[in-house]
Amino acid sequence: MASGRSAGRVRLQDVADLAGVSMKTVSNVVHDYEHVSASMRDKVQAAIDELGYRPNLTARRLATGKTGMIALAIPEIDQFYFAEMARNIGEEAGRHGYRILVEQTLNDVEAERAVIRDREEGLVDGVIFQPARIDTLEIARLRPGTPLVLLGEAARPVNTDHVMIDNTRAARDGVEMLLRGGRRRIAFLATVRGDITESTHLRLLGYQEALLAAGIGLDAQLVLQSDGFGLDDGVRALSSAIAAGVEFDAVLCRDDLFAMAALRALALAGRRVPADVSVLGWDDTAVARYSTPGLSSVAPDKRALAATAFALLEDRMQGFDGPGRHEIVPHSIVERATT
Amino acid sequence: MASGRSAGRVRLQDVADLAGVSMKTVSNVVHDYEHVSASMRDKVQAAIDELGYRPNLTARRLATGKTGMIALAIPEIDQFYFAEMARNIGEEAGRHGYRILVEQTLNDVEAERAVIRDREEGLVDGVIFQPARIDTLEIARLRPGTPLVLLGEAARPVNTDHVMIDNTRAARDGVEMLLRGGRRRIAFLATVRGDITESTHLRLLGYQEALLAAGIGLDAQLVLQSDGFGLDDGVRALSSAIAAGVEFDAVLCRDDLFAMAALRALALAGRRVPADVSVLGWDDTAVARYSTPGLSSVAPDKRALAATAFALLEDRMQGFDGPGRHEIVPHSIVERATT
DNA sequence: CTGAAAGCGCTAACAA
DNA sequence: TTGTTAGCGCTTTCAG
Repeated sequence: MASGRSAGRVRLQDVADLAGVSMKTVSNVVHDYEHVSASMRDKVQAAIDELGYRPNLTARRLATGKTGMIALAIPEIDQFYFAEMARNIGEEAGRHGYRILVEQTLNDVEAERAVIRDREEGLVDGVIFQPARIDTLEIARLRPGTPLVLLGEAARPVNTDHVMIDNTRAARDGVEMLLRGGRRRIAFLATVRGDITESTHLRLLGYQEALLAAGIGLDAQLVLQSDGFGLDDGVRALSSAIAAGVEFDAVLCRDDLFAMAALRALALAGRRVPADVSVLGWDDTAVARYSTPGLSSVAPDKRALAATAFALLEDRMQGFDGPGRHEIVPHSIVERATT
Repeated sequence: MASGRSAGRVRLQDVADLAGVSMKTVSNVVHDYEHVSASMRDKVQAAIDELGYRPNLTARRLATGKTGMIALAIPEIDQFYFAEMARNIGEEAGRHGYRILVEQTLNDVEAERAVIRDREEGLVDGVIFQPARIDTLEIARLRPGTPLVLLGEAARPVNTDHVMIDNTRAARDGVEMLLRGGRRRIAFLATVRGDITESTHLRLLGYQEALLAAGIGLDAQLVLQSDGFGLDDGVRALSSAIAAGVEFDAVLCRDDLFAMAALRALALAGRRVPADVSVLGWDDTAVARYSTPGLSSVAPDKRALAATAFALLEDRMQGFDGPGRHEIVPHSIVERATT
């Protein structure tokens, strides 16, 4: 194994030379093309092995015009929900022969614009994007040159494919479950100052609809507002409501993180869960399964989300050029120990 | 905006034609080359804008031989620790002008081999890889053609760069902290059947060293074994120890997930944390911060891990060809409410 | 069944 | 300061 030549620099032509055949023939065996005589195949394979030849994927991409890769642009990969979506989408893509390039926008407006504009040009065949800072109108204006599908709510109908759950309906389902459990004073934790996404509003709407439908008046005191997205922000929001004497026997949370915050605030205040207060999270991430008590949570069907997003994207990548489609995937409520 | 031409298919040559200049000139303005007359620059920029030209990154890569991308190969992106490492490495890489391609091996031997062999050939300039199923000897044998650095322990010195924390020392530190807190019967949760990685053994070693150094005899009953890596496996391991009458006043866990399992098993058994039993997790992932009570955890310096791994890799990508280097990064113990 | 040669779109000498 | 042109390594007609 006297490897004098530097690894990775062996080209198709080198193999062809050594085997005494043309590039086309080598290419044929590399691709397992069937009409190649056994002897030819062996000879070429021997040359490939001897040289340790590995096709240069970049060159292949340029020649074929296909990258076999899709970008997944999300705010932060280390947030449970996004990490789980990344896994699901990665697996779904893998099943269809694609790989994913994870692009973190880190909640930066410019990073999000770049995703739409040109960041991935020629690098990927399509992009799946969950925006957090730019709205659908701007996305439409930027008109990416690459097939695109959006994850998450769309503030208004736009001419871009997107897939989401029915946030309003899911919130209503959650509140109804709480009501069935005998709860009457249900708090919503929380709207976040500076959150421009539509989901919270849709969830808040569902929360209100369910209450009204049950003949329970709305109490503005029960809609908590937080100063940020962090655990401490959530703890603070709920703790100060408690300190202010706001009465409640359940908390519907905007995400599992805030549900963890609720659990903490409740523990600090000496309230028992679920005896005194029920807690319902949102997203059904791993933390809901791992916490004690196990956290009940509104569960978007993440696999359906991934599969649908990929399917829409694949249509586009194969040339579909119709108007933007709008898909709703199922959700459910996973009951554990906090309700 | 009558876009007759299909988006994304505008080439450098098209811009050159429209502007009435050569490709080189267009290239110059695209790259902000300084010696370009203002008028020329304006003319070209106008053509670029009119056509909506965006460089094809794949072609650029082929021409330059640089991809500006590194692969991060990890078992599962939705495990807290890996998600956090992905974020850190992504940010570190970003600061140096690189992007990362996350490759999930999903604990599959073949997937891991592929990473080393040819999966990324020509796609990335380097690879950062945390193996879970193949050992360093095999990695050495496969001799990747792309610069590589390993994350995590190395069973024996091999000729590949790698970076890790001192697992034995960290375990010792953890146990010593528990001892200082007055604990004497410290359980280790847990070794996992079928786990081939070295870390658990190193940690177990540190655990034993600390006990011995404190003049406390080892009790084999306190070293628990689990049937798998999941939460339930951990709960079961600890619960059956409790059921078997094993006495302990602290639990050192192999990771935060098992610490969450410990919290659950302890709650089921009616043991209070930390009054009756202290729990110390490992990895200091987000779940440690979010759980109630807040989980104390052994904290590898993930940023240092990311920065060091990247630095080693960058050396290699720039041609360094010396023997494998072995870097140890700091760890600490974050005390929260469970100790 | 195998070979020759023209690209894929961009970069970077080298010229002018 | 700007233009010409030969690659980068692979795919893919089109011949033979």
